[in-house]
Amino acid sequence: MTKRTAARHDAYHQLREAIISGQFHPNERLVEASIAGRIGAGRTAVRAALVRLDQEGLVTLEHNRGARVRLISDNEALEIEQVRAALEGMLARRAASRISADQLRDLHEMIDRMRGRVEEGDSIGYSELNATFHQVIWAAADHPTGGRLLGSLKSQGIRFQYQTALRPGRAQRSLREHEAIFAALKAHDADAAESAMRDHLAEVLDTLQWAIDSQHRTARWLPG
Amino acid sequence: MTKRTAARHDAYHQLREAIISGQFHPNERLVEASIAGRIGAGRTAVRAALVRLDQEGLVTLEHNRGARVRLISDNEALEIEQVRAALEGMLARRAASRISADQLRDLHEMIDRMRGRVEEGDSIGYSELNATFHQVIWAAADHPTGGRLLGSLKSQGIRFQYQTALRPGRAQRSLREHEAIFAALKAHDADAAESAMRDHLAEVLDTLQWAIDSQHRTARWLPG
DNA sequence: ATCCTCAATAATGTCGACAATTCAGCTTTC
DNA sequence: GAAAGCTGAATTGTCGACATTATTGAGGAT
Repeated sequence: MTKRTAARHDAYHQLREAIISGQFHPNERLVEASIAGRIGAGRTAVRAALVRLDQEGLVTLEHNRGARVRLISDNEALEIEQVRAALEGMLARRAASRISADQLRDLHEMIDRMRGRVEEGDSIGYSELNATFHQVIWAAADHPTGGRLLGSLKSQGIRFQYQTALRPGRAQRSLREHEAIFAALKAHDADAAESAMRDHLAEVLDTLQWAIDSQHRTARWLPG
Repeated sequence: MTKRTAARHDAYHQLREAIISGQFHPNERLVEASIAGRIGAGRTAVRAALVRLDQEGLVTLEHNRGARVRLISDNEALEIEQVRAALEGMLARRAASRISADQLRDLHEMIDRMRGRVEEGDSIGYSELNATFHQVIWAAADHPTGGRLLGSLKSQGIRFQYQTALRPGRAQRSLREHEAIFAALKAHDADAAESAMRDHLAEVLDTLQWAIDSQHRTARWLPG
Protein backbone atom coordinates (compact mmCIF):
# COMPACT_ATOMS: atom_id res chain seq x y z
CA MET A 1 0.00 0.00 0.00
CA THR A 2 2.78 2.39 0.84
CA LYS A 3 4.38 1.49 -2.45
CA ARG A 4 1.18 2.27 -4.28
CA THR A 5 0.83 5.69 -2.73
CA ALA A 6 4.51 6.36 -3.18
CA ALA A 7 4.16 5.48 -6.83
CA ARG A 8 1.33 7.98 -7.15
CA HIS A 9 3.56 10.77 -5.99
CA ASP A 10 6.60 10.18 -8.14
CA ALA A 11 7.49 12.41 -11.03
CA TYR A 12 6.01 10.17 -13.69
CA HIS A 13 2.56 9.93 -12.18
CA GLN A 14 2.44 13.56 -11.17
CA LEU A 15 3.41 14.77 -14.61
CA ARG A 16 1.07 12.32 -16.27
CA GLU A 17 -1.86 13.49 -14.21
CA ALA A 18 -0.99 17.10 -14.91
CA ILE A 19 -0.99 16.48 -18.65
CA ILE A 20 -4.16 14.41 -18.69
CA SER A 21 -6.02 16.89 -16.57
CA GLY A 22 -5.09 19.60 -19.02
CA GLN A 23 -2.72 21.65 -16.89
CA PHE A 24 -0.42 21.76 -19.90
CA HIS A 25 -1.74 22.71 -23.30
CA PRO A 26 -1.10 20.56 -26.35
CA ASN A 27 2.22 21.43 -27.95
CA GLU A 28 3.34 23.26 -24.86
CA ARG A 29 7.01 22.92 -24.18
CA LEU A 30 7.98 20.96 -21.11
CA VAL A 31 11.19 22.43 -19.78
CA GLU A 32 12.92 19.99 -17.51
CA ALA A 33 14.14 22.49 -14.96
CA SER A 34 10.81 24.25 -14.52
CA ILE A 35 8.92 20.99 -14.20
CA ALA A 36 11.44 19.77 -11.69
CA GLY A 37 10.81 22.86 -9.61
CA ARG A 38 7.06 22.65 -10.01
CA ILE A 39 6.64 19.08 -8.84
CA GLY A 40 9.52 19.13 -6.41
CA ALA A 41 11.81 16.60 -8.00
CA GLY A 42 15.25 16.56 -9.50
CA ARG A 43 15.92 16.95 -13.17
CA THR A 44 16.99 13.33 -13.35
CA ALA A 45 13.59 12.09 -12.25
CA VAL A 46 11.84 14.46 -14.65
CA ARG A 47 13.96 13.19 -17.51
CA ALA A 48 13.03 9.59 -16.71
CA ALA A 49 9.38 10.57 -16.54
CA LEU A 50 9.58 12.28 -19.92
CA VAL A 51 11.12 9.21 -21.50
CA ARG A 52 8.28 7.11 -20.14
CA LEU A 53 5.63 9.54 -21.32
CA ASP A 54 7.24 9.64 -24.74
CA GLN A 55 7.09 5.87 -24.99
CA GLU A 56 3.49 6.06 -23.83
CA GLY A 57 2.62 8.60 -26.48
CA LEU A 58 1.57 11.47 -24.25
CA VAL A 59 4.68 13.50 -24.98
CA THR A 60 7.05 13.88 -27.90
CA LEU A 61 10.73 13.94 -27.20
CA GLU A 62 13.09 15.35 -29.81
CA HIS A 63 16.82 15.13 -29.51
CA ASN A 64 18.33 18.38 -28.26
CA ARG A 65 14.94 20.02 -28.62
CA GLY A 66 13.24 18.93 -25.47
CA ALA A 67 9.77 17.63 -24.80
CA ARG A 68 6.32 18.85 -25.74
CA VAL A 69 2.84 17.75 -24.85
CA ARG A 70 1.87 15.67 -27.81
CA LEU A 71 -0.85 17.22 -29.95
CA ILE A 72 -3.25 14.60 -31.17
CA SER A 73 -4.52 15.42 -34.61
CA ASP A 74 -8.05 14.80 -35.80
CA ASN A 75 -6.89 11.90 -37.91
CA GLU A 76 -5.05 10.39 -35.03
CA ALA A 77 -8.07 10.72 -32.78
CA LEU A 78 -10.04 8.72 -35.32
CA GLU A 79 -7.29 6.13 -35.48
CA ILE A 80 -7.24 5.85 -31.72
CA GLU A 81 -10.95 5.30 -31.72
CA GLN A 82 -10.60 2.58 -34.34
CA VAL A 83 -8.00 0.79 -32.29
CA ARG A 84 -10.21 1.14 -29.28
CA ALA A 85 -13.07 -0.42 -31.18
CA ALA A 86 -10.98 -3.40 -32.17
CA LEU A 87 -9.66 -3.96 -28.67
CA GLU A 88 -12.90 -3.39 -26.84
CA GLY A 89 -14.66 -5.71 -29.25
CA MET A 90 -12.24 -8.43 -28.28
CA LEU A 91 -12.63 -7.65 -24.60
CA ALA A 92 -16.41 -7.73 -24.86
CA ARG A 93 -16.15 -11.14 -26.47
CA ARG A 94 -14.05 -12.40 -23.60
CA ALA A 95 -16.23 -10.73 -21.03
CA ALA A 96 -19.31 -12.53 -22.32
CA SER A 97 -18.09 -15.86 -21.06
CA ARG A 98 -16.54 -14.59 -17.83
CA ILE A 99 -18.75 -11.86 -16.47
CA SER A 100 -20.12 -12.49 -12.98
CA ALA A 101 -23.65 -12.03 -11.73
CA ASP A 102 -22.45 -9.13 -9.57
CA GLN A 103 -20.93 -7.38 -12.52
CA LEU A 104 -24.07 -7.88 -14.56
CA ARG A 105 -26.05 -6.31 -11.75
CA ASP A 106 -23.63 -3.36 -11.71
CA LEU A 107 -24.04 -2.85 -15.41
CA HIS A 108 -27.80 -2.99 -15.18
CA GLU A 109 -27.83 -0.42 -12.44
CA MET A 110 -25.53 1.81 -14.45
CA ILE A 111 -27.82 1.70 -17.44
CA ASP A 112 -30.68 2.83 -15.22
CA ARG A 113 -28.65 5.75 -14.01
CA MET A 114 -27.55 6.57 -17.52
CA ARG A 115 -31.18 6.70 -18.55
CA GLY A 116 -31.74 9.21 -15.78
CA ARG A 117 -28.92 11.40 -17.03
CA VAL A 118 -30.25 11.32 -20.55
CA GLU A 119 -33.67 12.46 -19.33
CA GLU A 120 -32.05 15.27 -17.39
CA GLY A 121 -29.90 16.22 -20.35
CA ASP A 122 -26.77 15.85 -18.22
CA SER A 123 -24.29 14.84 -20.88
CA ILE A 124 -21.23 15.14 -18.67
CA GLY A 125 -22.65 12.86 -16.04
CA TYR A 126 -23.64 10.51 -18.83
CA SER A 127 -20.09 10.47 -20.15
CA GLU A 128 -18.72 9.57 -16.76
CA LEU A 129 -21.15 6.70 -16.33
CA ASN A 130 -20.32 5.62 -19.83
CA ALA A 131 -16.62 5.40 -18.94
CA THR A 132 -17.42 3.37 -15.85
CA PHE A 133 -19.65 1.05 -17.84
CA HIS A 134 -16.79 0.25 -20.17
CA GLN A 135 -14.41 -0.23 -17.28
CA VAL A 136 -16.64 -2.87 -15.76
CA ILE A 137 -16.47 -4.75 -19.03
CA TRP A 138 -12.68 -4.48 -19.05
CA ALA A 139 -12.60 -5.87 -15.56
CA ALA A 140 -14.88 -8.72 -16.53
CA ALA A 141 -12.71 -9.55 -19.52
CA ASP A 142 -9.80 -10.16 -17.14
CA HIS A 143 -7.25 -9.22 -19.78
CA PRO A 144 -4.43 -7.13 -18.30
CA THR A 145 -2.58 -6.67 -21.55
CA GLY A 146 -5.58 -5.34 -23.43
CA GLY A 147 -6.67 -3.28 -20.47
CA ARG A 148 -3.31 -1.61 -20.17
CA LEU A 149 -3.25 -0.70 -23.84
CA LEU A 150 -6.74 0.72 -23.69
CA GLY A 151 -5.84 2.73 -20.64
CA SER A 152 -3.01 4.46 -22.41
CA LEU A 153 -5.13 5.04 -25.50
CA LYS A 154 -7.89 6.61 -23.51
CA SER A 155 -5.53 9.05 -21.90
CA GLN A 156 -4.40 10.20 -25.32
CA GLY A 157 -7.87 10.73 -26.68
CA ILE A 158 -8.96 12.63 -23.61
CA ARG A 159 -9.18 15.91 -25.46
CA PHE A 160 -12.04 14.59 -27.56
CA GLN A 161 -13.85 12.90 -24.72
CA TYR A 162 -16.80 15.19 -24.24
CA GLN A 163 -17.27 16.34 -27.78
CA THR A 164 -19.13 13.26 -28.90
CA ALA A 165 -21.86 13.74 -26.33
CA LEU A 166 -22.88 17.04 -27.86
CA ARG A 167 -24.45 15.65 -31.00
CA PRO A 168 -28.22 16.00 -30.94
CA GLY A 169 -29.95 12.73 -30.17
CA ARG A 170 -26.67 10.94 -29.63
CA ALA A 171 -27.32 10.12 -26.00
CA GLN A 172 -30.57 8.26 -26.61
CA ARG A 173 -28.95 6.22 -29.31
CA SER A 174 -25.90 5.52 -27.21
CA LEU A 175 -28.14 4.31 -24.43
CA ARG A 176 -29.82 1.78 -26.71
CA GLU A 177 -26.41 0.55 -27.83
CA HIS A 178 -25.37 0.01 -24.26
CA GLU A 179 -28.55 -1.92 -23.62
CA ALA A 180 -27.69 -4.18 -26.53
CA ILE A 181 -24.22 -4.79 -25.14
CA PHE A 182 -25.67 -5.58 -21.76
CA ALA A 183 -28.20 -8.01 -23.22
CA ALA A 184 -25.48 -9.87 -25.09
CA LEU A 185 -23.30 -10.10 -22.01
CA LYS A 186 -26.19 -11.29 -19.89
CA ALA A 187 -26.89 -14.02 -22.44
CA HIS A 188 -23.16 -14.91 -22.39
CA ASP A 189 -23.22 -14.68 -26.17
CA ALA A 190 -19.66 -13.90 -27.25
CA ASP A 191 -20.44 -13.16 -30.90
CA ALA A 192 -23.30 -10.86 -30.02
CA ALA A 193 -21.26 -9.07 -27.37
CA GLU A 194 -18.41 -8.37 -29.73
CA SER A 195 -20.62 -7.19 -32.53
CA ALA A 196 -22.73 -5.03 -30.23
CA MET A 197 -19.61 -3.41 -28.89
CA ARG A 198 -18.21 -2.87 -32.35
CA ASP A 199 -21.48 -1.40 -33.57
CA HIS A 200 -21.50 0.92 -30.60
CA LEU A 201 -17.96 2.11 -31.20
CA ALA A 202 -18.59 2.49 -34.90
CA GLU A 203 -21.33 4.91 -33.94
CA VAL A 204 -18.97 6.71 -31.63
CA LEU A 205 -16.53 6.96 -34.51
CA ASP A 206 -19.19 8.45 -36.75
CA THR A 207 -20.05 10.95 -34.09
CA LEU A 208 -16.44 11.86 -33.58
CA GLN A 209 -16.10 12.45 -37.30
CA TRP A 210 -19.16 14.66 -37.14
CA ALA A 211 -17.70 16.57 -34.20
CA ILE A 212 -14.47 17.13 -36.08
CA ASP A 213 -16.31 18.32 -39.16
CA SER A 214 -18.43 20.75 -37.21
CA GLN A 215 -15.34 21.98 -35.43
CA HIS A 216 -13.88 22.89 -38.81
CA ARG A 217 -17.09 24.54 -39.86
CA THR A 218 -17.19 26.81 -36.84
CA ALA A 219 -13.47 27.48 -37.14
CA ARG A 220 -14.02 28.80 -40.61
CA TRP A 221 -17.08 30.77 -39.60
CA LEU A 222 -15.49 32.61 -36.76
CA PRO A 223 -13.01 34.69 -38.74
CA GLY A 224 -15.55 35.57 -41.45
CA MET B 1 18.34 9.11 -43.36
CA THR B 2 21.19 9.83 -41.01
CA LYS B 3 18.64 10.15 -38.25
CA ARG B 4 17.18 6.79 -39.11
CA THR B 5 20.52 5.02 -39.03
CA ALA B 6 21.52 6.85 -35.89
CA ALA B 7 18.31 5.74 -34.26
CA ARG B 8 19.10 2.15 -35.11
CA HIS B 9 22.39 2.35 -33.29
CA ASP B 10 21.38 4.06 -30.10
CA ALA B 11 21.28 2.29 -26.80
CA TYR B 12 17.55 1.69 -26.84
CA HIS B 13 17.42 -0.04 -30.19
CA GLN B 14 20.58 -2.00 -29.62
CA LEU B 15 19.42 -3.31 -26.29
CA ARG B 16 15.96 -4.01 -27.61
CA GLU B 17 17.31 -6.05 -30.50
CA ALA B 18 19.60 -7.93 -28.14
CA ILE B 19 16.69 -8.88 -25.90
CA ILE B 20 14.30 -9.80 -28.69
CA SER B 21 16.89 -11.92 -30.43
CA GLY B 22 17.43 -13.79 -27.21
CA GLN B 23 20.94 -12.65 -26.34
CA PHE B 24 19.73 -12.22 -22.78
CA HIS B 25 17.83 -14.97 -21.04
CA PRO B 26 14.46 -14.24 -19.46
CA ASN B 27 14.89 -13.05 -15.91
CA GLU B 28 18.54 -12.29 -16.50
CA ARG B 29 19.75 -9.29 -14.64
CA LEU B 30 20.71 -6.29 -16.74
CA VAL B 31 23.50 -4.47 -14.97
CA GLU B 32 23.79 -0.93 -16.20
CA ALA B 33 27.54 -0.71 -16.15
CA SER B 34 28.15 -3.95 -18.00
CA ILE B 35 25.57 -3.15 -20.65
CA ALA B 36 27.08 0.27 -21.09
CA GLY B 37 30.43 -1.35 -21.73
CA ARG B 38 28.98 -3.97 -24.01
CA ILE B 39 27.18 -1.63 -26.37
CA GLY B 40 29.61 1.23 -26.03
CA ALA B 41 27.39 3.84 -24.39
CA GLY B 42 27.33 5.72 -21.15
CA ARG B 43 25.35 4.61 -18.15
CA THR B 44 22.98 7.54 -18.64
CA ALA B 45 21.93 6.33 -22.06
CA VAL B 46 21.52 2.79 -20.80
CA ARG B 47 19.32 4.00 -17.98
CA ALA B 48 17.09 5.87 -20.40
CA ALA B 49 16.88 2.80 -22.59
CA LEU B 50 15.90 0.66 -19.62
CA VAL B 51 13.15 3.06 -18.63
CA ARG B 52 11.77 2.88 -22.16
CA LEU B 53 11.97 -0.88 -22.27
CA ASP B 54 10.24 -1.06 -18.91
CA GLN B 55 7.39 1.07 -20.18
CA GLU B 56 7.30 -1.10 -23.26
CA GLY B 57 7.12 -4.22 -21.15
CA LEU B 58 10.28 -5.93 -22.32
CA VAL B 59 12.06 -5.30 -19.07
CA THR B 60 11.04 -4.96 -15.44
CA LEU B 61 12.55 -2.19 -13.42
CA GLU B 62 12.42 -2.41 -9.65
CA HIS B 63 13.46 0.44 -7.46
CA ASN B 64 16.95 -0.04 -6.13
CA ARG B 65 16.96 -3.56 -7.53
CA GLY B 66 17.83 -2.92 -11.11
CA ALA B 67 16.44 -4.29 -14.33
CA ARG B 68 15.71 -7.80 -15.53
CA VAL B 69 14.59 -9.20 -18.83
CA ARG B 70 10.91 -9.62 -18.35
CA LEU B 71 9.71 -13.18 -18.43
CA ILE B 72 6.53 -13.39 -20.42
CA SER B 73 4.13 -15.73 -18.72
CA ASP B 74 2.07 -18.22 -20.68
CA ASN B 75 -1.10 -16.30 -20.03
CA GLU B 76 0.47 -13.06 -21.10
CA ALA B 77 1.77 -14.57 -24.30
CA LEU B 78 -1.73 -15.65 -25.17
CA GLU B 79 -3.09 -12.23 -24.31
CA ILE B 80 -0.55 -10.56 -26.52
CA GLU B 81 -1.49 -12.75 -29.44
CA GLN B 82 -5.15 -11.96 -28.86
CA VAL B 83 -4.46 -8.27 -28.98
CA ARG B 84 -2.43 -8.79 -32.09
CA ALA B 85 -5.29 -10.65 -33.70
CA ALA B 86 -7.75 -7.88 -32.93
CA LEU B 87 -5.47 -5.14 -34.23
CA GLU B 88 -4.26 -6.94 -37.32
CA GLY B 89 -7.80 -7.86 -38.18
CA MET B 90 -8.69 -4.20 -38.20
CA LEU B 91 -5.62 -3.33 -40.23
CA ALA B 92 -6.38 -6.01 -42.78
CA ARG B 93 -9.87 -4.58 -43.16
CA ARG B 94 -8.44 -1.15 -43.83
CA ALA B 95 -5.76 -2.50 -46.11
CA ALA B 96 -8.36 -4.17 -48.32
CA SER B 97 -9.63 -0.85 -49.59
CA ARG B 98 -6.28 0.88 -49.75
CA ILE B 99 -3.71 -1.61 -50.93
CA SER B 100 -1.90 -0.67 -54.12
CA ALA B 101 -1.15 -2.84 -57.13
CA ASP B 102 2.54 -2.71 -56.25
CA GLN B 103 1.90 -3.95 -52.77
CA LEU B 104 -0.31 -6.73 -54.07
CA ARG B 105 2.50 -7.77 -56.37
CA ASP B 106 4.92 -7.76 -53.43
CA LEU B 107 2.63 -9.96 -51.41
CA HIS B 108 2.20 -12.37 -54.28
CA GLU B 109 5.90 -12.67 -54.73
CA MET B 110 6.38 -13.24 -51.02
CA ILE B 111 3.89 -16.04 -51.01
CA ASP B 112 5.83 -17.71 -53.80
CA ARG B 113 9.02 -17.45 -51.81
CA MET B 114 7.27 -18.70 -48.69
CA ARG B 115 6.14 -21.74 -50.63
CA GLY B 116 9.76 -22.36 -51.53
CA ARG B 117 10.82 -22.18 -47.91
CA VAL B 118 8.12 -24.61 -46.88
CA GLU B 119 9.29 -27.09 -49.49
CA GLU B 120 12.85 -26.74 -48.28
CA GLY B 121 11.75 -27.09 -44.69
CA ASP B 122 13.41 -23.77 -43.85
CA SER B 123 11.20 -22.63 -41.00
CA ILE B 124 13.42 -19.73 -39.97
CA GLY B 125 13.40 -18.25 -43.45
CA TYR B 126 9.68 -18.80 -43.53
CA SER B 127 9.23 -16.89 -40.28
CA GLU B 128 11.15 -13.95 -41.64
CA LEU B 129 9.07 -13.81 -44.81
CA ASN B 130 5.99 -14.16 -42.66
CA ALA B 131 6.94 -11.10 -40.64
CA THR B 132 7.57 -9.11 -43.80
CA PHE B 133 4.24 -10.20 -45.25
CA HIS B 134 2.42 -8.80 -42.26
CA GLN B 135 4.42 -5.61 -42.38
CA VAL B 136 3.37 -4.97 -45.95
CA ILE B 137 -0.22 -5.20 -44.82
CA TRP B 138 0.44 -2.75 -42.00
CA ALA B 139 1.93 -0.37 -44.50
CA ALA B 140 -1.03 -0.74 -46.82
CA ALA B 141 -3.42 -0.07 -43.96
CA ASP B 142 -1.80 3.34 -43.51
CA HIS B 143 -2.65 3.43 -39.84
CA PRO B 144 0.25 4.82 -37.79
CA THR B 145 -1.45 4.39 -34.44
CA GLY B 146 -2.27 0.76 -34.96
CA GLY B 147 1.11 0.10 -36.50
CA ARG B 148 2.93 1.67 -33.59
CA LEU B 149 1.01 -0.38 -31.07
CA LEU B 150 1.64 -3.60 -32.96
CA GLY B 151 5.31 -2.76 -33.24
CA SER B 152 5.65 -2.25 -29.52
CA LEU B 153 3.85 -5.48 -28.76
CA LYS B 154 6.22 -8.15 -27.62
CA SER B 155 5.07 -10.60 -30.24
CA GLN B 156 8.54 -11.00 -31.67
CA GLY B 157 9.86 -12.16 -28.35
CA ILE B 158 7.08 -14.66 -28.05
CA ARG B 159 8.17 -16.49 -31.15
CA PHE B 160 11.59 -16.88 -29.70
CA GLN B 161 10.41 -17.94 -26.28
CA TYR B 162 7.91 -20.53 -27.45
CA GLN B 163 9.22 -21.61 -30.83
CA THR B 164 5.82 -21.81 -32.41
CA ALA B 165 7.26 -22.69 -35.79
CA LEU B 166 8.15 -26.19 -34.66
CA ARG B 167 4.66 -27.61 -34.77
CA PRO B 168 4.44 -30.37 -37.40
CA GLY B 169 2.55 -29.34 -40.49
CA ARG B 170 2.11 -25.79 -39.26
CA ALA B 171 3.95 -24.20 -42.16
CA GLN B 172 1.78 -25.68 -44.89
CA ARG B 173 -1.34 -24.60 -43.11
CA SER B 174 0.04 -21.16 -42.47
CA LEU B 175 0.83 -20.82 -46.14
CA ARG B 176 -2.77 -21.56 -47.12
CA GLU B 177 -3.99 -18.99 -44.61
CA HIS B 178 -1.73 -16.38 -46.12
CA GLU B 179 -3.04 -17.22 -49.56
CA ALA B 180 -6.56 -16.61 -48.29
CA ILE B 181 -5.56 -13.24 -46.89
CA PHE B 182 -3.94 -12.30 -50.15
CA ALA B 183 -7.00 -13.33 -52.16
CA ALA B 184 -9.26 -11.18 -49.99
CA LEU B 185 -6.97 -8.19 -50.29
CA LYS B 186 -6.70 -8.60 -54.04
CA ALA B 187 -10.49 -8.63 -54.27
CA HIS B 188 -10.57 -5.51 -52.04
CA ASP B 189 -13.08 -7.33 -49.87
CA ALA B 190 -12.83 -5.77 -46.41
CA ASP B 191 -14.97 -8.32 -44.60
CA ALA B 192 -13.12 -11.24 -46.13
CA ALA B 193 -9.74 -9.71 -45.39
CA GLU B 194 -10.53 -9.16 -41.76
CA SER B 195 -11.98 -12.59 -41.27
CA ALA B 196 -9.11 -14.29 -43.11
CA MET B 197 -6.64 -12.45 -40.94
CA ARG B 198 -8.52 -13.31 -37.80
CA ASP B 199 -8.76 -16.95 -38.80
CA HIS B 200 -5.05 -16.97 -39.44
CA LEU B 201 -4.21 -15.48 -36.09
CA ALA B 202 -6.67 -17.76 -34.33
CA GLU B 203 -4.60 -20.61 -35.76
CA VAL B 204 -1.45 -18.96 -34.51
CA LEU B 205 -3.07 -18.74 -31.11
CA ASP B 206 -3.91 -22.42 -31.19
CA THR B 207 -0.35 -23.21 -32.11
CA LEU B 208 0.93 -21.07 -29.29
CA GLN B 209 -1.34 -22.90 -26.88
CA TRP B 210 0.05 -26.15 -28.23
CA ALA B 211 3.59 -24.92 -27.76
CA ILE B 212 2.82 -23.97 -24.17
CA ASP B 213 1.29 -27.35 -23.47
CA SER B 214 4.19 -29.23 -24.96
CA GLN B 215 6.59 -27.05 -23.00
CA HIS B 216 4.85 -28.17 -19.82
CA ARG B 217 4.91 -31.76 -20.93
CA THR B 218 8.65 -31.77 -21.50
CA ALA B 219 9.18 -29.82 -18.30
CA ARG B 220 7.46 -32.53 -16.34
CA TRP B 221 9.22 -35.29 -18.25
CA LEU B 222 12.70 -34.06 -17.72
CA PRO B 223 12.91 -34.48 -13.94
CA GLY B 224 11.16 -37.89 -13.99
C1' DA C 1 23.39 -28.00 11.82
C1' DT C 2 20.56 -23.75 11.58
C1' DC C 3 19.72 -19.25 12.16
C1' DC C 4 21.20 -14.60 13.00
C1' DT C 5 24.33 -10.65 12.72
C1' DC C 6 27.14 -7.81 10.44
C1' DA C 7 30.69 -6.23 7.59
C1' DA C 8 32.23 -6.16 2.57
C1' DT C 9 30.86 -5.65 -1.94
C1' DA C 10 28.35 -4.44 -5.84
C1' DA C 11 24.84 -2.04 -7.93
C1' DT C 12 21.57 1.63 -8.21
C1' DG C 13 19.70 6.57 -7.48
C1' DT C 14 20.68 11.35 -7.50
C1' DC C 15 23.01 15.51 -7.82
C1' DG C 16 26.01 19.08 -9.78
C1' DA C 17 28.95 20.59 -13.40
C1' DC C 18 30.09 21.27 -17.97
C1' DA C 19 29.92 20.60 -22.99
C1' DA C 20 26.90 20.73 -26.98
C1' DT C 21 23.01 22.44 -29.20
C1' DT C 22 19.08 25.25 -30.30
C1' DC C 23 16.84 29.55 -30.81
C1' DA C 24 15.79 34.40 -30.81
C1' DG C 25 17.28 38.80 -31.54
C1' DC C 26 20.67 41.81 -33.46
C1' DT C 27 24.04 43.16 -36.90
C1' DT C 28 25.97 43.18 -41.26
C1' DT C 29 25.86 43.09 -46.11
C1' DC C 30 24.19 43.43 -50.61
C1' DG D 1 14.59 46.24 -47.09
C1' DA D 2 15.57 41.25 -46.99
C1' DA D 3 18.64 37.59 -46.39
C1' DA D 4 22.61 35.79 -44.35
C1' DG D 5 25.65 35.65 -40.42
C1' DC D 6 26.66 36.28 -35.64
C1' DT D 7 26.17 36.50 -30.56
C1' DG D 8 24.41 35.24 -26.20
C1' DA D 9 20.98 33.26 -23.34
C1' DA D 10 18.46 29.17 -22.44
C1' DT D 11 18.07 24.32 -22.60
C1' DT D 12 19.35 19.75 -23.21
C1' DG D 13 22.81 15.75 -23.12
C1' DT D 14 26.42 13.43 -20.74
C1' DC D 15 29.73 12.36 -17.48
C1' DG D 16 31.75 11.58 -12.90
C1' DA D 17 31.22 11.51 -8.00
C1' DC D 18 29.00 10.15 -4.08
C1' DA D 19 25.19 8.65 -1.09
C1' DT D 20 21.81 4.97 -0.64
C1' DT D 21 20.37 0.50 -0.95
C1' DA D 22 20.41 -4.56 -1.83
C1' DT D 23 23.15 -8.76 -1.65
C1' DT D 24 26.46 -11.92 -0.39
C1' DG D 25 29.31 -14.56 2.60
C1' DA D 26 31.79 -15.36 6.77
C1' DG D 27 31.67 -15.92 11.52
C1' DG D 28 29.42 -16.64 15.87
C1' DA D 29 25.52 -17.96 19.01
C1' DT D 30 22.05 -21.32 20.15
